[in-house]
Amino acid sequence: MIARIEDVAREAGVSTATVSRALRGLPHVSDATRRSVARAAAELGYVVSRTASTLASGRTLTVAVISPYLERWFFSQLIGSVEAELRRSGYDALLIGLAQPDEGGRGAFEPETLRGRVDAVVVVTVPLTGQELDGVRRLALPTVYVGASVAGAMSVRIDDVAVARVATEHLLQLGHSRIAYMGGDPNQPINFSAPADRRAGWLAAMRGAGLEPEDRYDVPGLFTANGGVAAAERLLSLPSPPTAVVAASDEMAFGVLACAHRRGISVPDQLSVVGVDDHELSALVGLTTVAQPVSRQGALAAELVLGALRGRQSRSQEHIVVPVHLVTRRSTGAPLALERRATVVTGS
Amino acid sequence: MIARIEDVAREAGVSTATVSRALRGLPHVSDATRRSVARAAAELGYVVSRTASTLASGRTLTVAVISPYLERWFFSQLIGSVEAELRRSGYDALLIGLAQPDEGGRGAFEPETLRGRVDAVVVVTVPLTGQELDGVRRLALPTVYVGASVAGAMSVRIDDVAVARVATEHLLQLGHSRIAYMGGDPNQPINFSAPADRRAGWLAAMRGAGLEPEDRYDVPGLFTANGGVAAAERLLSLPSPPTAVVAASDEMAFGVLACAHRRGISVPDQLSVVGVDDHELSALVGLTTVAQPVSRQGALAAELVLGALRGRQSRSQEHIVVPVHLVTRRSTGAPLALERRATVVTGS
DNA sequence: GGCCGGACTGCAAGCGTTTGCATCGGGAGA
DNA sequence: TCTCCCGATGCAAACGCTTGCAGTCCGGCC
Repeated sequence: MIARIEDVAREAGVSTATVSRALRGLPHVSDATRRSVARAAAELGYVVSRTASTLASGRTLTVAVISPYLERWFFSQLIGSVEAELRRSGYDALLIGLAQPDEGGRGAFEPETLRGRVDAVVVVTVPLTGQELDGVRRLALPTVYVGASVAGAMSVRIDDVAVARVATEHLLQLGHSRIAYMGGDPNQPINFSAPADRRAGWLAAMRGAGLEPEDRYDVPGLFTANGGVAAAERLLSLPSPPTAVVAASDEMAFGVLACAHRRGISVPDQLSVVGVDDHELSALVGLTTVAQPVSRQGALAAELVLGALRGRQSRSQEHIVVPVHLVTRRSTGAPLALERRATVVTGS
Repeated sequence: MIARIEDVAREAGVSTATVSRALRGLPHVSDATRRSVARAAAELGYVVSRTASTLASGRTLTVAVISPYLERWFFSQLIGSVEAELRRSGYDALLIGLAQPDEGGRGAFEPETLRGRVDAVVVVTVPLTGQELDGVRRLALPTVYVGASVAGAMSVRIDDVAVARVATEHLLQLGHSRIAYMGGDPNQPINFSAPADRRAGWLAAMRGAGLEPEDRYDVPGLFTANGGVAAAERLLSLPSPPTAVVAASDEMAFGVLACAHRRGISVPDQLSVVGVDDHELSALVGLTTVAQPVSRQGALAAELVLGALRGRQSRSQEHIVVPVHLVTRRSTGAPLALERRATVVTGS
């Protein structure tokens, strides 16, 4: 029914070997032959069987993209740009979602199942277990981690410590001292370092200013808007609530803003909020945030694996750290008390 | 280096045929044999080569998921749930992104390239050309369209006409008459019917109330927040601006809210806004919206293809329409003028 | 006790390409 | 004119499984 390479060979009056070479643009095929093969193939509507081609050559033209939470903003943006970049070079993306929303944890990921099915792997900030990391490494494929750097593999990420430090220092400069941090689930696997790093950045900035934040100023927001609301409720119910909060993602920050609004707490007068990401909606709601180039990171990740694929040798020492920058909007300002004092001083 | 089925066969002292049957749980294998094969396989760390298996059997255990805009909320939610559902049944998702952000249009999608690589296809509200639709049909694989119904294939969607009608009628009941509609790009390919259907629903509701909206009340918001801002600017700059707007997606509605806020127009007193989707953030910002079960549709789509895959016969007549419902929040209310009058009436 | 039917198991032919190696011509250099 | 060499082709062996068909072995039944 559907044309095979043999049909094309017969039609063009050559061998299958020649058809294969002609269609792939390999050398050692005369122009005349190449043309007649091309015509025969077009006539028969021949499309090479990727499966057979893969089996024979070992090449798959496919890259595995492993990610949790395809639904969250950061991840969907990233995957979108990775996929687009791969497609541009003729590669397909095999999507591997690792979240298991209904269960507490997630099913074990078996890297072995990828063997022979993909030419390279992109891992997007997944909290992989050590065993899983080993499995990925054992595949011996070009691998790039996004959002974390892993020894022996390429990576592209931001400086998560700096991200939170920048956000915190912005608040410190505005005169805040009661600054809370909202991060991820405290009992995440250790290999997922972004939340921990950001927390460290916050802590470092606070201590750098001679401040030791109380434990209750460190709350988990689960990296979701609703988680942000819940965590904000806790913060704002404290006997001495913070005057500012650093949220490790804009989505959590949205939750904080909503919670403040609901409670009639004015932003930024009574509460300053800064997020991380520069979500599409952040500009709209006036959220101050530490912007990171999400799509760019995805494109870079794709370029890294594609480069390794072309070069045939994975330069595993490529560790790209892309810059971030503070975007000041109307969700941050001097704390009310300080502002009053400042006015007095200026007036004198 | 890596174990093949032959190695397992030798280790277990049986033929490759028996190993194949034993490992896949097929009948006609004694328990003892099955056990010894399992042990041999485990010992050697054997993992079946999907490629070889596919070539020999014709089964791929992979489903193509075709979608534009992986980055947008609706699509990422949907893809996430489709992928999760497929994975649960042991199928992988091959992601095919169709957007070509930098170009005006997008590259032609060549369905033929999927032949032999996937067992089924899920198409997510893609504006496919007639040619592409034919190509997909010619694959003769179980196919389900999400967000549109196509003859000869399964589908799951909402009633887009009703969606907009519900939203519009809600506003009419509140007393609005100057109701605008914000939809998609007017020069989209015709096969992408959701925007057109929603527009039709709005128009039908208006006419049902004896109103004929002026042309300038029908604006394109591109289904993005920023597009919503721009479109809202236009609406609110009109000599007689609308008192309410139906946005065909929550993301556009967010843009409208932001624009109103920026202009100091109070919501809902001076402007009512209703969206479609029930985006994660809609509850937070108090957006009235017509909620659709996005993840549910994804899961249903996956179930449909999986069912067809199991039943071996694609019941192409499955057309599921999932219900939607209005969620009233604080972005809609009676128009100010009417409210005044109402107060007077009550007072008299 | 021979025959039959079932339950297991093995044989070997695919599945559709790719690719190392052999082959075949023909032009160039001697 | 005879080698030599090189480009263009063909041959056929992988690649690693699945599966129809055939064979083997037993127990049970007549």
